[in-house]
Amino acid sequence: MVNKGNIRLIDIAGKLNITVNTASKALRGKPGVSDETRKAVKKLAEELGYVPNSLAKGLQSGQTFTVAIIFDVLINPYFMIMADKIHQKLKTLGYDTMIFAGEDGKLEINTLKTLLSRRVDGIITFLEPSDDVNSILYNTRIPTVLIGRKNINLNISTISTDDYKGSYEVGKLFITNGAKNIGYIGIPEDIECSKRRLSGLMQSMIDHGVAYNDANFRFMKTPQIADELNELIKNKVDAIFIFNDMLLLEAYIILKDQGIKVPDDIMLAGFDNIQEELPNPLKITTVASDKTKIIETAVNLLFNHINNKEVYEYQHVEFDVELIVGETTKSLISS
Amino acid sequence: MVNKGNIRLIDIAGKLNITVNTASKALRGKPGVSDETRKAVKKLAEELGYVPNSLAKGLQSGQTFTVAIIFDVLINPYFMIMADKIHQKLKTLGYDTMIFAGEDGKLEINTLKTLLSRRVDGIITFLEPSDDVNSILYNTRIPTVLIGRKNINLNISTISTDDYKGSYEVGKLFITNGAKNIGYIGIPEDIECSKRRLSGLMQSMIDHGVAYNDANFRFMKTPQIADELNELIKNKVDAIFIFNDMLLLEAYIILKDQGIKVPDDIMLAGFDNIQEELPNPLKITTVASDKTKIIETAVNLLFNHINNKEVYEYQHVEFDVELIVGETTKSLISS
DNA sequence: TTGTAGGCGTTATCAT
DNA sequence: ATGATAACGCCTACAA
Repeated sequence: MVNKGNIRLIDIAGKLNITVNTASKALRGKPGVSDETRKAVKKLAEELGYVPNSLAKGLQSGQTFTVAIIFDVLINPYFMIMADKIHQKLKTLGYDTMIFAGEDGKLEINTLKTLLSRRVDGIITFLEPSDDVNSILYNTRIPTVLIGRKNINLNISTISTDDYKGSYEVGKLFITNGAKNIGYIGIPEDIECSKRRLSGLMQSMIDHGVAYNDANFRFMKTPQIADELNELIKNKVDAIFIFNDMLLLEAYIILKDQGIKVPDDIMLAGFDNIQEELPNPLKITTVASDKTKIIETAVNLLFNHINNKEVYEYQHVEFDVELIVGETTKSLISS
Repeated sequence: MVNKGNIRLIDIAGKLNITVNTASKALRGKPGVSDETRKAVKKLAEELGYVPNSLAKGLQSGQTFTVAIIFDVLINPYFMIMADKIHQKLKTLGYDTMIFAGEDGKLEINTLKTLLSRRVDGIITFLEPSDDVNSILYNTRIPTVLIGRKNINLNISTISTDDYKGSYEVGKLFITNGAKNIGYIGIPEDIECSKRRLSGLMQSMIDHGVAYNDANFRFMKTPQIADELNELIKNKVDAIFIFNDMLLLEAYIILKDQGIKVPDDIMLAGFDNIQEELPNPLKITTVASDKTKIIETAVNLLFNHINNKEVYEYQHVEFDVELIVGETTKSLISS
């Protein structure tokens, strides 16, 4: 089947005895078309339900008005919130959104090839690019912004939060509220910010004179938090800083099932403040940042790159954080 | 700028002194190319990082290997869960995913035009199409599946859950546990399944000899549940069936803030069982269905349509539901 | 086995 | 103001 019932410019032109060229210009408000012709074209296009073929347009112009978002799993309130904000913002700019899951927590070559093949105009990724991808991104100058995972070794723009400060504050809060044996559960160690959050926590413990036990600082090897959590329970920690709020919720449920009380037996703190956008019956103690502003900045940065492809100067923007005290940590003890 | 640094078939062909045709066939494993040539082409393509231009491919073939998902807001665990499952499934089939937000809770003409323009191969929508869109979908035979919102007046395939039965069961549970004054909060009334869920609840009350008060059956006019909820609180209901789990969580928080105890003062039940995929500290009483199977069926149905465009026979599939009893309803009273 | 020609739908350029 | 032509990159059909 040749023309699957889609109306083309040539169909309009044919019925009006003009050329596609004229029809094209008429519809796009370009000069050089008489008012009369323009009206006739627009009217007929409307009647026939003409919709321009964006593939042809994209092939011709090299622009697809498409941005790709890369994450690992969408079933993570944080990604979902951010994806929604990005999608909304892009829509106002006339861009559509594709979603892709990376592999092994990275934006790797397979995914990138799809993006290249589809000629997306830009990439917003929540996953660090693998090394080979990083160099391709750099060489091809395809506009890319990495959100949430600062890594100054990468040749791309990044928007991150002040992991170090946030983690430091969490440590301080734990200690102020009586914690003596603090644990940490992060995502795999090769993710820069997972390490950074630990280092903030450790410095906080050092500065506040609380001894730390390396065995209580753990990086997940699987997507499940249970193993690492059980290890910490065995070690009788009284507070755990968890990489993000979703993992915290998983931990909370496991603790609840074991009859361990939060925050009385164990205090918990997370990262992301997902409860800001998502109803959550448990008020989490967490590190927050201005997600809307982050997305705003990320998209602006992306479009800077898109509109100035010759000057590929990547930037690293870091956002301030704020500690939100919820029900998963004790209130100040005045004993 | 003409060729933005992207390698094309002609680049490969040129360096090898063959034609694009041969290069094309070589890369796609088509017969009629000598082993020697094929190897050389593949090697060079690999070295040069050749990636086919999917726009050109799509323009030529009329296939884009793209499916669009339509929802209203992504910040809804249910959509997120479903979107993730769809995306995963599509990926295994070699298709990529675009996401679109409808307007006013419908898949309306603006969004549809974008989909037509992009020549997506199929549409999976969580929103009912508006009337004009429905007829276009029917006329153009663009493969579409509507999930979660059965409406037999639509000319498209739908996958839904047994709203009536689920709601009936909820009513029964409420009543068994002592509810005398039951309320309902649904999304706007023009959404079929919002009405259907109410009717199941009402029938249940009738069958079990519990009087109902129309003033306690409410449909939201804004995205916020607070107004309707406060009305029910005023009316001193002792149980509320809420359209879905996310709204239930919002309601729970509002009740908690007002010092109203769940389930002691008011029982709550929702729909979707989002806690199956998402960690949730509060175990919700909710109506569940097999989401993975639903998505599996939806995607299969979609590809039936895609692969048999001549026979456009839409189907309505309804999935069974199961009542999950959580902490938001009382346990059986034996008084 | 390899090459040539035409077309997918649109836009830009250069005529007329 | 309008038309003709070429190009975007690829694939199919047919020819050599």
